[in-house]
Amino acid sequence: MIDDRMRATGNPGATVWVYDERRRVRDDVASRLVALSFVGRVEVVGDPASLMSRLDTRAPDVLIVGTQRAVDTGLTAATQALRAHPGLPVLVLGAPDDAESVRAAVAFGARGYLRWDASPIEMGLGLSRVGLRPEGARIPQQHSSPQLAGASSWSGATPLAGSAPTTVRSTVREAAPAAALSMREMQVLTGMSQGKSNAQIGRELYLSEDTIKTHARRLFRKLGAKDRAEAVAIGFRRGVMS
Amino acid sequence: MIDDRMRATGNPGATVWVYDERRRVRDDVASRLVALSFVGRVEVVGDPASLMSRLDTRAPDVLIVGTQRAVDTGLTAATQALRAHPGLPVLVLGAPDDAESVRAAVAFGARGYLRWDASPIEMGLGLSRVGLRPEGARIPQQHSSPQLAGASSWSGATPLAGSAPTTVRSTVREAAPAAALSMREMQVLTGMSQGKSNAQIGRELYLSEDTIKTHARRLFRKLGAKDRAEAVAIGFRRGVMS
DNA sequence: GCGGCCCTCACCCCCGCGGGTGAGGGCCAC
DNA sequence: GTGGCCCTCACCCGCGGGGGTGAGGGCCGC
Repeated sequence: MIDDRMRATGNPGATVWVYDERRRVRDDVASRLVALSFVGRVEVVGDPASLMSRLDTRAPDVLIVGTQRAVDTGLTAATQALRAHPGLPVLVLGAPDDAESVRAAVAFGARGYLRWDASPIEMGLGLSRVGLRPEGARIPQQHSSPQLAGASSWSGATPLAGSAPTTVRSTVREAAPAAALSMREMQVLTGMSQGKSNAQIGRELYLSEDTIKTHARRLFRKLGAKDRAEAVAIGFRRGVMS
Repeated sequence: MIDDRMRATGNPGATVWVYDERRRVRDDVASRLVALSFVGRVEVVGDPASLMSRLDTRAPDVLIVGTQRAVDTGLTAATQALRAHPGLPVLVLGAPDDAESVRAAVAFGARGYLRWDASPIEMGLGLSRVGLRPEGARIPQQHSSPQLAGASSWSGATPLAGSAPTTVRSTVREAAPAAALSMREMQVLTGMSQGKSNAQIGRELYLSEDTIKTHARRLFRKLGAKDRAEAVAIGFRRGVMS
């Protein structure tokens, strides 16, 4: 279960609150948010009372409020929160095609509308639209979302003039100047992404396990990866893996 | 260096030949091709003579021919190959904006044109257009390319009527019916993708290392992953990681 | 010709990963 | 209430991962 201790993460980053009366929804959304590098703490709130009492002592960088069609408790809670804290960035989370909630959300001061089925990357885009983004961020190219190509999962309110963007220290390590991987290194990296052991990769390529280890060490250095898991992640982020 | 032994991979899959006089180019392209699941063997050829002699004994599923602007040796080799083996699927590889080579390639019977800077995913798309694709493939959704959204790196020739698609047995393991990860599991998976050890993840979340291991085991089961490297890869392919 | 990179293999070492099992508590749906 | 899932922690065990180093051969660019 999600208790107070769960909210703590050692990472720096923005604090995001997820409000929804339905536990499944808020936990699911929260679990996708934690995959974002510039999100440090994710906290979940399930009832209006604790939302308001929490807001008395501290405020999140963003408050995400879940809505249900024909149920106005979510929007009511958001309205209350906004009344008490006018500058609070609020995102409304709802069904992909709930145009009514979109309109209602924007009308009463939410900064945008997010589909509940958004991937982490789309959520990141939504958060960036409310001024929250990694330090020194440029629009990612290699490392953007597949879904961004399709139907937008984002409906933005008017651009927020005058609100200074909250720049968050990124935990992303400085990327080396993109050394190209050799063919062998790509083969080894591909094998790693398929859960193969060094010995197994070696057998499939008719090579010694020690040779695979050598290629692995070199590709770790080139990519700046600590281990195979990070190497695979970097491969995907650079777009050289699929 | 790339010798005969390098061509062997234990994987089933299509055989792709890469022809280019420039070693850097052919090795670079080959290294990106090996990341594709349905590509089994990648062989590189550097001169016209060995290309033709190889074709006497066996043929690839696809031949990729690199071209240089104002240098026609590549196209000449491709023409020779096509003359000797009329049905051979040939893709021409060239500069992103080399319209002239595109026209020339299509004119003499190539099945398409591929930009030399294509990512593995784009190359896969190109290969799929010549009828080569993983068994049972549907157009990927979660697991498609960022680049596909941008300028197309593919210029196709006319649709190939009558040529039966070469279906390749996929090495992709059956995916479990997409069990959702809990928030803790996402946090652990995210930490893994950043090269963190279990102990380190535990410290950052104020949890015991044993607890992290437990979450890790469960997320491996849910994702059907053998180890953290494969788990990270599956996370990216499902679109839950960024 | 020399340096640089790639490919190959070997040996040593240590620690962390991954698996199994058990167990207690909490929340929630049925 | 009962079962199911989540979160937490502990102990045991074995093997594989990752780092270091050295070394030989080949191809290539300068």
